Amino acid sequence: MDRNSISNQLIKNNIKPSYARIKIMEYLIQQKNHPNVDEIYTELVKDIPTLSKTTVYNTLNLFNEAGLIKVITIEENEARFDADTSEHGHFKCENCNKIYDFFVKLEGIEISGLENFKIRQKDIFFKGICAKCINYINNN
Amino acid sequence: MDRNSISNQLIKNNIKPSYARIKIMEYLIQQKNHPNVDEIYTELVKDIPTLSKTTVYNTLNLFNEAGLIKVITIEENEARFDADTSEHGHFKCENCNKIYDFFVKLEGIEISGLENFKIRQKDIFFKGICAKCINYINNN
DNA sequence: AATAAAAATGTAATTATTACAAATATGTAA
DNA sequence: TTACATATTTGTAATAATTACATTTTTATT
Ligand SMILES: [Mn+2]
Ligand SMILES: [Mn+2]
Ligand SMILES: [Zn+2]
Ligand SMILES: [Zn+2]
Repeated sequence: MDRNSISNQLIKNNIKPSYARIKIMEYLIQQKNHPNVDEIYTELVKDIPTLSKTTVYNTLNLFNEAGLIKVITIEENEARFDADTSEHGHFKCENCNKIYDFFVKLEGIEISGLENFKIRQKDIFFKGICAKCINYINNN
Repeated sequence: MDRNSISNQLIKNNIKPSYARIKIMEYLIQQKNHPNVDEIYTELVKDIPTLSKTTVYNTLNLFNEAGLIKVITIEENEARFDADTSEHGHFKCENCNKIYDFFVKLEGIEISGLENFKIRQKDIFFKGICAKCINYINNN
């Protein structure tokens, strides 16, 4: 997705496509690594020396309320962000702390207890040890 | 579950059953409302005037590491705690902020992308509006 | 160019959590 | 019981993520 289509996507959601907003969205789309606020700020401030962390927070909240991104609360201390709003789960490796995407089909999942509830958002968070770390641990 | 069986459960997990620990576990078992640290502290300090919040944090971390409780990170700002470690999902009403349990059968769920991963914990967090709030909103 | 509105900035405040050292309680051996 | 070692609890300070808010800068419109 290029600058122009990001811009159009923002306009479609009644968000004015300022430079900072486009850059933040662009970063989220390019980086699939579910960055936290500090990572987004530290990376983008290289390009935008005047960027402030508050702007990052404001922008992410704006995007979230518009449904353009998802907030991942898999960790207790900090929020992570994802421009991929399609249905998928997140796995956090407790060894290397990396967050992986995985495919999950929620359609047809058996649940009960939420009759007459309006479900707006579904989050699937798994934790454990990733294959890379298992491999590394086994060979050391 | 009475004091004695709580005590035994702690001993079984190599946790010395101190008064504070038993009371905190007892509170978590009785209250099914997924309290945060402040709620636990505020309620228990009535019975234990010398209780400190640090003890609540220490104890909850101890319980969590032993697998006796689950930490619910459905909210961005604060952790909530659940003594029910059986498989179930959590729903947060964005109107009344209450957290509901719901039944979910994860067995047979279709996932891919975690081949050779060791999954230790599975969390299902849904968000939306609960039936009570929908009803209230409709009648007002 | 003048003006108004929106966006970004910088700083301070808030709040959840952790670190850590001191105090207290507990259990055991003499 | 007393002395001692160990575990637990406490209180305070530090850390760190997030938000509040007033000020400055940018943008769009007349
Ligand atoms: Mn993702
Ligand atoms: Mn629960
Ligand atoms: Zn790993
Ligand atoms: Zn509700």
